[in-house]
Formats: sequence, C-alpha cells, structure tokens
Amino acid sequence: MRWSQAFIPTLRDDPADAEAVSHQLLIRGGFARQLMSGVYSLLPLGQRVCRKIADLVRSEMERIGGQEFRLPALHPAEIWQRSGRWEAMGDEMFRFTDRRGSDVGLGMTHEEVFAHLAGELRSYKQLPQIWYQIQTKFRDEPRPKSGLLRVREFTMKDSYSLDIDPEGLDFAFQRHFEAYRRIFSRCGLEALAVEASSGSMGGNESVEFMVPSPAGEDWIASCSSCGHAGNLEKITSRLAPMEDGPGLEAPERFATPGLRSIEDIASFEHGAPADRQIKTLIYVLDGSVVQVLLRGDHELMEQKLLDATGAGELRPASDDEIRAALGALPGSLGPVGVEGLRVLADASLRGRRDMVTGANLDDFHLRGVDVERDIVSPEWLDLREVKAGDGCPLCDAPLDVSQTIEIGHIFKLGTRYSEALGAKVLDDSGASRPIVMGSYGVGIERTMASVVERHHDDRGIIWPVEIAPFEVVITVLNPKDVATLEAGTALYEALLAQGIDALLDDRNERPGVKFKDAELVGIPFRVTVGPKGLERGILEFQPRDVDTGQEIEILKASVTIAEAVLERRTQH
RNA sequence: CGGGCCGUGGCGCAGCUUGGUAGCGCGCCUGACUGGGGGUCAGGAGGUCGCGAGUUCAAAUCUCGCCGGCCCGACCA
Repeated sequence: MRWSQAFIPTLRDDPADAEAVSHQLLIRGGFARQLMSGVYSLLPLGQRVCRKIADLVRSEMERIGGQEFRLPALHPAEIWQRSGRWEAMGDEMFRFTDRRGSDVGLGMTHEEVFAHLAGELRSYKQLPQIWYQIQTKFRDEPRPKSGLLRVREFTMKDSYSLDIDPEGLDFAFQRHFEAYRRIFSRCGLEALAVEASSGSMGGNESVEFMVPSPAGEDWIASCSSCGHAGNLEKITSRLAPMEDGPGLEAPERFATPGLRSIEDIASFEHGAPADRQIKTLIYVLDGSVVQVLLRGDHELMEQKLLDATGAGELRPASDDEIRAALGALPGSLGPVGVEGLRVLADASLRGRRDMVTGANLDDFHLRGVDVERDIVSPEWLDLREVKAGDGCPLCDAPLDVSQTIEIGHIFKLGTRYSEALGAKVLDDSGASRPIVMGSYGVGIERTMASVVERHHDDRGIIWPVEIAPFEVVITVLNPKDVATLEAGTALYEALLAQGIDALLDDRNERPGVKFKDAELVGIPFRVTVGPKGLERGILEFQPRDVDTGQEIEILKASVTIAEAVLERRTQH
C-alpha cells in the first residue's frame, strides 16, 4: 500500500471524549471511528489488525481440531425461550419483531444455535466435536465505555465443545486453555488465567484470561508466590484467626444515639473495632428478604451471593422493606434473635464471640454477641470481597489485587443447553445421553484494544509484528526527489515480493509529519530513505520499540529487513 | 436506572454570565519556497451553533421539551 493512496485519517489531538489510552490511540491513529454509543466502524488499519488477530485465532482453533461455521445473527425467540435465556437476558439482548409478528433477537452468543445444530448428532461415535465461528455479536450494554473495550456490537470467536461425558469436556477445556495461552501470547499479551464466576452462562467452572490495565473493568486477586489467581467475584482468601474473649452470658443492649456506621461504632468509646462488629445487610433475593452478615471491615461481593444461592436477581432492600422485616432502619440492624428470615453469613464470622452489632432498635446496639449462640440457623457462605494483603487460600502468601481487562472466558457448561435444545446421542450401551458442552470466547476488537493498552508509549502504538497493520513502513523523505522515490519504491517492491507487509510512505509531507504518523500508527519497523543516505549507499532501519536506528547497506536492505521481520513473527 | 458534565467548520476549543456582524489553533485546497522530527509565505474553501417549540424588534447566547455523547456509580457471557 502506498500511504498517499491510503485512508489513514490520523489526528493531531486526542478526541475530547476518549479516556482510555487504547481509545485515544485507535481513534488518533485512524484505526476506528465511532458511529454511535458503543458502535464503531473499523477503518482499513483497524480492519487489518482485526483480520490478523482473527486469522491467528482461527489457526489456533484449527490446531485443536476446531471446525469453522457461519451462523446467523438473527435468532428466533424460540430457541432462547427453550434455554430460558430469552427472559434471563433482559434488556441486554437486542430484540425486534419481524413483519409477521415473530419475536427475533440479535445473537449475543451462540450456545442455543450450536446446541440446536448439535441435535443432528446421533451417536457418541461422532463425538467429540469442536465447533466455532468468528462473527458479530450484539449486546445492548447499559453503559458502553472505553472505546473498543466495552461496546454493543463486536466480533467474537466463540467455540463450543461437544462431548459424551465430563471427562471429554475436561479434555476439550484443557485444549482450549492451551490454545488461548498461545493466542494471547502470539498477540503479545501476557494474559493471566483466573478462576471466574460463570454468571448467567450457567455451568460450574470457568476461567477468564485477563490483561492488567487501568482501563480494565474487572478486578482480580493473584498470588505471586504460588500463582493462584481469581476474579474478585470468585476468589476467596485466608484470614488471620481472631482471638475473641469469652464475652458475655447474653448480649447486652447499649445506647448508640446517632451512630449509624461501622466507623461510628468503631470510634465510639463503648463500641468495638470494625473486625469485632457484625455488618448486617438486607437484600431482596428473587423476591424474598434475606439477611446478609459480614465482618464489619468486609465488603459484600454481590456476585458471590448470587452464585452461592443460585438466585437470579438481587437488590438491596428498601428502607420500608427493612423496617417491616426487622423493625429498625439501617444503622441499627443486627441478626440477634431474628426468626423467619433467611440468614446468609460470611464464613469469617463462624465461631466469633463478643461481637457488636445492631439491636434492631433504632439507636441501640448489642455487645457480647456470640455468633453460634445468638444467631438463628445461619447459612455459612463465602460472601466477602477479597482485599489486597489477604492470605492466598492455597499458600497463605499475601494476595495482590489488580485491575484487568477480560479478553477471553472459557466455560464448562455441562448439559444445560443440550438438554434444553434436545442435543442427545446414544452412548455405547445404547442409552440416550445429553451432549456435554463447553463454551469458549475471545473478543477480537477487545483483544486489539488490549494490545494497545499494553504496547504503547507517549508517541503512539507499538504493534507486535504478528498483528501489526503493516510490518514495515518505508519513509521516503522527499518524494519529489526522483532518485529517493525510486529507491524507496524498489525496496517496497522487493519487500512485497518476499511476503512482507510493507507500506510505502510516498506522501508529499515534511519528514517530521511522516515520522510522527509512523510512530502513532505503530508500525514495528521503519526504513528511512533519504538523499543523504543514498549518496553513501545506506538506509536507516529502526524498530519502533528502540530509540535509535541502524544504518544498513541499500544493496542488502530488502534481505536484512525481511530477516528482521521474520525473526519477530512468532514461530508456529 | 441514579449522579455529574458536554453538544459551535474534519479535530481541539473560545464566544453564552450581560441577546445584536460566528471567532481562534490545527487540519483541508491552490501556488511558491523548503526538504532528516508536525517548516515558511501568499491566497482560498468550509458552520442548519444537536433538534423542536417559546420569549424578543432581534437568540449560539434566555426558557421549556426532546435527541445525542462522555465520565462516576448501579448493572454486565
């Protein structure tokens, strides 16, 4: 491609509404443009990068035996009703009614369609299968943000494994795990594999691939000692044991006028430090009011509450609901003596004595509370949010907490979708069995944006060669100088002939403009062709990630450059 | 869905308080000079001031409504 003919609309200034680095650079560099909230056009450069990522993903899927499909984006309501997700997805699914009055949804993922197709399988002998596609997904996100990181229309590679039994699923899952490691590594990303909550996908085990970034929306905890890591929605921690005194024979009420918060009680002279308090939260879980108990210095992780109870919906109770249930308002709530309400307690409270909590009487608290003695049939669950410094659940070393982007998620689904959509095969004894499924996703544009988050400097993007829009840019300093332009063009053609993705910057621009653009756009190698060098028979060759260039002989240039590029293409 | 902010040439912004000729930088077009880090000079094009009502002799500016976008939170395979 000749830059003078290319559509690469670079901008000198960052767009005012771009916050994330990847957003700024992808817009400024001419890779993408916003069409509406959460919807972007990929320009030629962005399309080239995404195509390379998709091709790379495709090659790794084929490597583990994946077969590519092309599936509709338009889905009849019926198959989603069968899996129960037509309702469950709520407003996040784009929906419309066609001219005949049928409900149609835009596909946000393809478990249903693949499970429907899997209904054509008859025998265990046809298994295992890995089916995949790389296509557009639609999700009506409540809040699109951060450029291409969180959007409403995007490209996803999603694959599905079909097996006769859980052991087969385990194997397919492991194969995907390895494929994903290769995919992200080839993209130049060090992705952390973490234990994750499966959310509304169902299933019992899932692993997310996370890239650390300040633009991320997920928080993970990881152990630098043993490598254990998990999404904060999932991971638990080991806490230092608390030494409680004997406490009182029975809880004792005391006045706490105007004291509402854990902090208030902690600083009250007759109170207790936060870790000696019981925090009482009232939630409505699938329509019924429940008590949630945590240690005073802990926060509730709502996703854990959903996962632990299997509930579909959760919200904090209103003040009216709380008063009706407990007779007091937030600030004076406690679990002691409460009957008829489900009590969900974080495991950190187990066995604690001599605690302080609300008395269910406004402006009064109780001291000397013995959890086992005074609370009616609590259900012990892991509900608290892990904090940095908590002990690793496996090795007790302190956990780090970091902000990350989720670029891949792999799930063991089990038989939920195959049962709902009738995907069954006969096993070796002639019995009908539902196919055991796994589901595995990678966001293509999000991966591109994540690479930018990880690979940039103050001048622009620094693409890994494997997914760079072009591998080499030849900067012709003065295209009006015939000899210079001819030398640049000859090198360009020589590189193309060797299969190198080269871009010839033949624009009639000042050198500074062309250098700035090349750096902004992030092409991994730049060759500068100028009259002064030509007189000496040399060109300047400079990798984007290095500060200084090196001189190379013009006669050997195409070979030298091609070698450098090939060396940086990952081996596979 | 709650809270905050913003819509003025392609991009970044000023003008709005106190109503009266729409402005700046960059970019773009033409020409000349220049040619190793966003160069200089000269000339030029380009704006329904988000949309709609209202107030007014007069609205980018004041009022109301709507639409769109961004950020924080809630939510989120």
